[in-house]
Amino acid sequence: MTSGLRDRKKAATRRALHVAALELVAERGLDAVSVDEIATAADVSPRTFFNYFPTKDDAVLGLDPDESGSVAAAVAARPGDETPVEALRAVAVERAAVMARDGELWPLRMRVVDASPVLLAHLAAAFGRGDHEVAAVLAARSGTGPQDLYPLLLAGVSGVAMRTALHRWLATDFTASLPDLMDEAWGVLAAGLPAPR
Amino acid sequence: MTSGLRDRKKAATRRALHVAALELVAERGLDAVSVDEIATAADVSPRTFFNYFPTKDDAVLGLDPDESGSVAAAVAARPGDETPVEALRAVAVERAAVMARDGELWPLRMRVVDASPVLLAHLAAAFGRGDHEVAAVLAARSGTGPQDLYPLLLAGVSGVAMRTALHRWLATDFTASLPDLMDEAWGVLAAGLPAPR
DNA sequence: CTGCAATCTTGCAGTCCCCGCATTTTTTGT
DNA sequence: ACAAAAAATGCGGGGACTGCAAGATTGCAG
Repeated sequence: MTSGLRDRKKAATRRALHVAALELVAERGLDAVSVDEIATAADVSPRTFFNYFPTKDDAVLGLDPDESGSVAAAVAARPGDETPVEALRAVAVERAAVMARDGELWPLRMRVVDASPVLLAHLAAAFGRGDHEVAAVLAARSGTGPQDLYPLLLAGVSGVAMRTALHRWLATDFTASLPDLMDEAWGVLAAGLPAPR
Repeated sequence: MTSGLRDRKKAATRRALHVAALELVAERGLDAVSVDEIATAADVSPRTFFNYFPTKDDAVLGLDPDESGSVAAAVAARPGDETPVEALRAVAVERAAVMARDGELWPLRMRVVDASPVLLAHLAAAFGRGDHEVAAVLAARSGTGPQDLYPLLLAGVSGVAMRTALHRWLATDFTASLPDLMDEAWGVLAAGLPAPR
């Protein structure tokens, strides 16, 4: 279904643009790299770049556009006897495992993103993009409305856990286990943020 | 000291630009308003616009640049026998009270921001901008390092509480009490996000 | 394998954001 | 009133992004 020559080429071009953007920006910084250079490095015309990514920043982040939806789906698929926190925590740890398994891509992404406040903001926004869907799923699970406090707060908090875990992963130069860092963060959250020591 | 004619004029111009940006964007949407129009509406040259705001988006948000620092200072000024959560919660509620007292400004801001994903991301980023300072203060209070899990998580969570409270304030068409919404959010956080009901 | 339709790529022209630099105007301290 | 400091302005330019229309590729039916 998804494996026509057309689709494979599209995926390859998309990835080539993302990798080119990532590596160029890693070397020179975001502002010193132009869209034209990225396009040239990926062997497409500058105009084609915008057929794949709406902005230069998006190409650098290179996030899968339907990933946010899949998070909501993953939460919905958790057994119904789990509390919302348990379900969200399990999904987050699983997601962390996938990201850590991805080889050098996420580490490189994190290094690049961490060096630019703009990209940092965009990444955080990307994690928050699916929040409404996640909140809706949580609302369904806990029997509350999607505009209620609990689902909104929980969806937002899960984004913070993700960002914090990633930040600390970077701080350890990616020697730590990302799933462990994620689980640790959720542990503190589930305990009500008690003062350490 | 701070009350020369010069400084008053600067503040007035800044506010004029912000209000002009806010009202124009509220009417027509972010993309349909140019910097030139905002500058004209505020009676300054287009070039001068950029002496006050680095980007068009910043003019629409119109956030006080030294507010983020003052949050960290407010946390540092809380009595030392409070737990970090208590201190942060108190500061957040106090901040909410100030924002709610500001008349129509924050409601208008929220309406405009909520209509644009880009602005939403920028606002979230702005709330997160002071996170590092807050995390540093918290680290000092709790005797941990600024790269440790606890201060990072707590600083991030406080941003989520702010965003969630603002979102729900908007959802009630600003009839609810923002400080109450803020306190409610922190109550759930401090309790470890228990499933409601 | 050939023609046709759908899709993708590309070039072109244009708008607008944002910046550095030099010049002019306004404010301040004396 | 005058010189120094600071702000406003004008000009020129690089680069992101878009709509449009033409050209190239791919999928499919015969």
